[in-house]
Amino acid sequence: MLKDLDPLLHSQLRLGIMSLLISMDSAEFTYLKEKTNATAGNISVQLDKLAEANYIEIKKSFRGKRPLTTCSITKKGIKAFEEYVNALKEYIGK
Amino acid sequence: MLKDLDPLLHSQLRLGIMSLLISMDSAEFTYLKEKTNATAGNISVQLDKLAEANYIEIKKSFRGKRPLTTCSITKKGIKAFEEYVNALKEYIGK
DNA sequence: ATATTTAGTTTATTTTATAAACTTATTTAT
DNA sequence: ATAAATAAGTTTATAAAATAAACTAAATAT
Repeated sequence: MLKDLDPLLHSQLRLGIMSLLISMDSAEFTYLKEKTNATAGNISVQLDKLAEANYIEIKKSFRGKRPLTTCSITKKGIKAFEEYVNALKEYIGK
Repeated sequence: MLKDLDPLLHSQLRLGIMSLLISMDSAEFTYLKEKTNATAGNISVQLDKLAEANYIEIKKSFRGKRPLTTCSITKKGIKAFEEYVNALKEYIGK
């Protein structure tokens, strides 16, 4: 029987965010926005969901006078991502 | 930049159906229902969507007196599945 | 001083997934 | 023979999700 896929990760945008974050220490809001090609609103919402689940950590600060949102993946996030990938492999073979 | 994921395939249930169909010649409605652990209604809807996109072919017949719905993946479906898997690999690494 | 840009958030809309209810015919039990 | 239960689905309604549009507030450029 096929494993369930974590619905939080089985979303193109959230998966994209996680995929970027897993390979870097941290990333800024605007960087994620550009790399995923999503709108700011969409990113904002999805980041909140990931943070709510403690898959990522969001730090709000300022760069000079402008707001700066920095995100990083948590241990829980890494684990969830890895489990998602494993489950997915049942679906896509290998 | 991350590739887009075919939204028709990026759905747990539809992906599960396609994953089953890609490795067999054809499968019956009830078989897919059991393997994916989905409700009949849900399966019915998702099969229709896949058929609408010509990713699968649905043949309705009878076994004895009872209706029998048999599904098989099409060439287009195989191609779409393969492309989906390739795009996905950008997200999950390797 | 006004307009534009930056960096977001909040709210609203659309789409999607899912389940519940229904249909039709067929067995099985009484 | 009749009623109840099961099979194999479909249709419709509900819930959840994704996405975009509208908005905010401050900073910079004209």
